[in-house]
Amino acid sequence: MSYPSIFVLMWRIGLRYGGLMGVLMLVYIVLEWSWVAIPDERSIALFGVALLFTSFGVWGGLKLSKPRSNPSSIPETDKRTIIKQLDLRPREMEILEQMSAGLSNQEIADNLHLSLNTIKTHNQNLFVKLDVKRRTQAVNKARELGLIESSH
Amino acid sequence: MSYPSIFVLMWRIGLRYGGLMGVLMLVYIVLEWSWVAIPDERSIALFGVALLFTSFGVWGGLKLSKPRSNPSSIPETDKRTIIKQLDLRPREMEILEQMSAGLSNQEIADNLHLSLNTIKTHNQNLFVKLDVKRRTQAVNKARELGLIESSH
DNA sequence: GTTGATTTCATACTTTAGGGTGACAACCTT
DNA sequence: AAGGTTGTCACCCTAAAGTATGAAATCAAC
Repeated sequence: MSYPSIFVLMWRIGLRYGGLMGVLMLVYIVLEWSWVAIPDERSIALFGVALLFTSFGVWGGLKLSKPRSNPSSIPETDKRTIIKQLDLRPREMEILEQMSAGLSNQEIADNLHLSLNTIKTHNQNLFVKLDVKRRTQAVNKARELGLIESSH
Repeated sequence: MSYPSIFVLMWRIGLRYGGLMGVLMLVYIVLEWSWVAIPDERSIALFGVALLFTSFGVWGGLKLSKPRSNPSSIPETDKRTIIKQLDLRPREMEILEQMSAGLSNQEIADNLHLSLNTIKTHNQNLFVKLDVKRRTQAVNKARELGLIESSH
């Protein structure tokens, strides 16, 4: 009765947790095999299994949660979504990147072959769209939103 | 006697070959099921216990790993080493933190109950010690050196 | 109680950043 | 051709940031 549900479970979870499931099965089989040899002490075996699989689960949980905290990689899909949500233009993104790199307006203007006034105009629009007051806050916001790579 | 070897096996194999292992185990289970027709209640109970405590262990493991994944915790020893290397004073660190938060000089002065000129003086020393020209660059440098927490 | 390091503040000045407005042009769409 | 979008730039002005220099006040330590 419980076997088909395992099929469904595995199909739902996918191959990602297949390792967990596989090792689980392996341990189960070995346990069953060695357990049959000692048929009388049932409660002890159950307790042992519970303890074993709890610790195994903790290990697996820690293992699974580890790669989740990678710091620098920004999903492109999320980035594009936010850019569209905030209505950020390509030019504004260019300027935002250079601003985040610590460049002055004049330096940005020189790099992009634009006027200083043009940079200022884009900055104003950027500050409004990012809902900030200063360029330092704009850089922080851009980092939080994953619009630019965090150097560190 | 076979318990410790399984742990070593698990550790060695890792999750990489887990998918293969899972499929193999599935095949084994199916074979066993179709051969023996109905497994005894003992194995079902055992498997249930194993599954239950594994999931419990995973839950507990994730719960335990949660406070460990605070956003990019900076080792205190490294931080202090860099501070000493750059000869950064406590006051300068305070100002650097607030500067990194996107505050203006006036706001920093108000927060620390200091004069605006005092903040400017500290800024000058900070820029020299960090070898930067602007506050945006100072913030970037501080992030790279791990002197401040990365918001994102 | 003098020394040295740190912190604080001032004055004067230059540079950069930011706010507000208007305008022109290229481009795409209808 | 008319209208909307995007990008560019200018002018004027205020605010903030940054540079340079000097000088007290505080505090720890010798």
